[in-house]
Amino acid sequence: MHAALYHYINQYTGVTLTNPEQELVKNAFTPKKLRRKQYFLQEGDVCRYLAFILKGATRQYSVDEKGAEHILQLAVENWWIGDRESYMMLTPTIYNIDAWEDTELLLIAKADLHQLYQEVPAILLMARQMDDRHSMAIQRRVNAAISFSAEKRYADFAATHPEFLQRFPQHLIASYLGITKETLSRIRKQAI
Amino acid sequence: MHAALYHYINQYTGVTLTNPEQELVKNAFTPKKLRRKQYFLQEGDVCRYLAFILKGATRQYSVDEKGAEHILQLAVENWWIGDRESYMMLTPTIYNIDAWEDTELLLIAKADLHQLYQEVPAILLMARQMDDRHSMAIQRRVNAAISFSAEKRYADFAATHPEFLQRFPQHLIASYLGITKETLSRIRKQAI
DNA sequence: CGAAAATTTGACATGACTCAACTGGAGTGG
DNA sequence: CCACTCCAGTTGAGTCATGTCAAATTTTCG
Repeated sequence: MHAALYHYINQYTGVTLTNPEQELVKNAFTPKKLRRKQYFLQEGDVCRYLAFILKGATRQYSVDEKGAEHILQLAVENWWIGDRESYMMLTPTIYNIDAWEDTELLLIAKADLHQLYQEVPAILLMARQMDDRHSMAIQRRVNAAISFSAEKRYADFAATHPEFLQRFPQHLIASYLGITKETLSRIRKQAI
Repeated sequence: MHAALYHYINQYTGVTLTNPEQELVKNAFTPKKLRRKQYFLQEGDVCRYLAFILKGATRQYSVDEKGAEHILQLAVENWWIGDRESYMMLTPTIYNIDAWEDTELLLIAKADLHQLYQEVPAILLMARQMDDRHSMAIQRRVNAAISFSAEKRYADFAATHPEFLQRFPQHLIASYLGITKETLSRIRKQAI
């Protein structure tokens, strides 16, 4: 069950967990399954858990006053989900996270995570790596959002996340890019 | 000289550095002054230092193929600047950072920072807080970029960073918001 | 098969951009 | 103190990219 997580930790830190460490990690994380369309987090909730995706796909989005959804994150296996702001500050989130496919997660509460930081140094390392990678990726996204045309944003996305093109329908990708599904459809037609 | 940094550390971690710790921090950071318009970092450079702003104001921007500048960050006293991706991966940066006002910085190289993490636990704590805050702020910015109109992005910016309105000219703020200076001018006219 | 979801297409509206001209300071040097 | 330049900001006209709405078509899947 937790093997994918051990593997992930090894991959991003170079550290192989000892057996007692694996045990500690195993006890800190709770497995949870989500059916397609089921919420992991809803607007107004406090995000009490971060989750590691073992299997499946999720999306994180906000809903504007007109009811339109705007996708902030698409995530698949080996990605982490949750709203950090809500998780850390214990404030109600403005986002929704739900399962796009049937999904298996490993959940960890804040207190348990901080406990783990003490007990398993590799977790702290992993957290730093995650933050670093996340921060690099999101900076690129901001740059793309303010300086690229819709067409270029799509090209950039397709180059960086080719696997997502298979996994998520176009209207979600359009929303992720900040454009309408119609515009994306026309861009793709052109590009061929 | 370094007092502002000690104060910053205390503010964000609650930790007051001991005298020996202050000494370690002082030795790790190198003061540097920039004249207005002077570069801290240029496209193609490797970003060897992160810097804490003691005094002044800077901007970080990319330049597109048409020569247009797109502002990723505006920063003033007590902000950190640098390109994390380049700093961590030692790859050439795609951004420029220059001084908008005459600026005083404290620089720290990667190796020295990691050394400090070992010697002064409060620095590690501070780094985590910084990452957390940065990650929350930038997530909001992505959300704004993909789901708000130009007008709403400006309102949001003005509400979150009122001090920047005084400090930076409108065309920089427009660029930060991903709109042209003309559009911002018209938005402001309307809003009155 | 049939229903729901996803995608495409067309006509039209509009927000934002471009380009160019103009206005109004804030220096600067004679 | 004036003339000059530089820079920021404003304004207008025309254009373009993208959005909106509605309908048609294709794909997915129970």
